[in-house]
Amino acid sequence: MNRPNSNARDGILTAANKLFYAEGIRAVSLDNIAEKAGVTKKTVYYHFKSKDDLVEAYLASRDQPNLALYRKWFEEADGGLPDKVAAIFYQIATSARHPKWKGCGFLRTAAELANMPGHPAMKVGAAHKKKFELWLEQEFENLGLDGSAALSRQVVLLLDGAFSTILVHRDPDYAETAGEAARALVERAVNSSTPKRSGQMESANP
Amino acid sequence: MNRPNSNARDGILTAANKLFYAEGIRAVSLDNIAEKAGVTKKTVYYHFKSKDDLVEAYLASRDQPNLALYRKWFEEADGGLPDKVAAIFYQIATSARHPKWKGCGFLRTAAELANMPGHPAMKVGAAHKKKFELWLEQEFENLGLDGSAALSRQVVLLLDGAFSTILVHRDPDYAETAGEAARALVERAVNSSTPKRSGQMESANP
DNA sequence: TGATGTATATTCACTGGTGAGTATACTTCG
DNA sequence: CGAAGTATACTCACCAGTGAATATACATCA
Repeated sequence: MNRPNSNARDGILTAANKLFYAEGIRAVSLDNIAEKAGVTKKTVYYHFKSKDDLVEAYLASRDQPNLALYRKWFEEADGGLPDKVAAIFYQIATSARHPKWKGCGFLRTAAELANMPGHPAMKVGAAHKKKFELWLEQEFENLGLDGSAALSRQVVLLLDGAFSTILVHRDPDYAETAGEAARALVERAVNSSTPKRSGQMESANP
Repeated sequence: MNRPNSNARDGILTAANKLFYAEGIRAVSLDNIAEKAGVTKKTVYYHFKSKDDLVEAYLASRDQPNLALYRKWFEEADGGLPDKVAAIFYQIATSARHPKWKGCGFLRTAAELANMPGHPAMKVGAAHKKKFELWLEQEFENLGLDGSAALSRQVVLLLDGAFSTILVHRDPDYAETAGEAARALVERAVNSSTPKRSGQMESANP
């Protein structure tokens, strides 16, 4: 119970992570978090100036780890670009089969705080999603694809769609369908991009 | 079933609709709803047995109207199948530009109640999304497309992705990107399908 | 060395307010 | 009358945030 050596702030953030993700923002009180962290509420308020502040810190703490995971899945996947993109979706399907999976914390927080567009956590969430989009765009760009930005956005849309749809139906298979859609869109972009080694007689564009 | 078709009940449901959609489920109290409806909380409890019951009624009341809207957008759109599908997305982009737009109520409710998978409102939400998916699948099927089910799911994923992503970035343009992705996927399915014989309304001329 | 000051970190007990839900009584109309 | 519908006024739990006090660590200086 008493852990004099533990860093209280980290403990609070860890507890907040688990509870906010598992139950939702407004469903969790700072009393809940304090209890789970083994501190009093006042200690929570010592380290975070308000609940909103803690919510922001919660999302911020997930930003880099989540992005790193996506990158890892992409980089470690076998095959060409379409396969690597599809791999992200297949990994999400796997994650979603775990009983504690409850969708994307960023998306769920955005949905819950939709009435507070200026909330600091909303900005963190938007920035996170944008980073993912730009990273993917850069990957496409590096391979010389045309329309990298639009393609990246399409993949992002499928990804967020997968998160949402899986949550609604509790059916991770949707991630695989989304992965196949993403694969098709990437393949299409690869095939229609500037010359690679095309055996087709593509006409120059008007 | 009972038919409590009183004025008060409708007023309460209307108020619940506005408030739940605008602010979120847990952010709105029955006191808020009662006040907005111009009745006392006890009257709310006379017509709805609990807050959960009212949340369920809120989503149920949006089921048919929303589906009708999607159908209308689809049916009234010019062009071939890909255009009709894309039209839904363009209409969503337009809706999303209204300042009071706050995403898809079904999705946001699912996100907020993700910790209560058995909640009656969750079932209503899942059923609603499934109806849309099956309607679209049937439209594809009617045109003799192969893989209608998978294609319908892909479009659904893009649609829910658009709702989510627009909400995160407050940028309705994502709906247009999603629409183009959907168009591409539908075109691909049309082109790869076994020759269909049904003369459809798609014009032969670009 | 030891006394004292100061910033960090934490607790207990509390406030003002709101939440879901209820007990009871009043009203209106068939 | 009596049932449907509404109102007043309540309970009890919880919640975000606070006040005052305390404990610990470490520095400064007499």
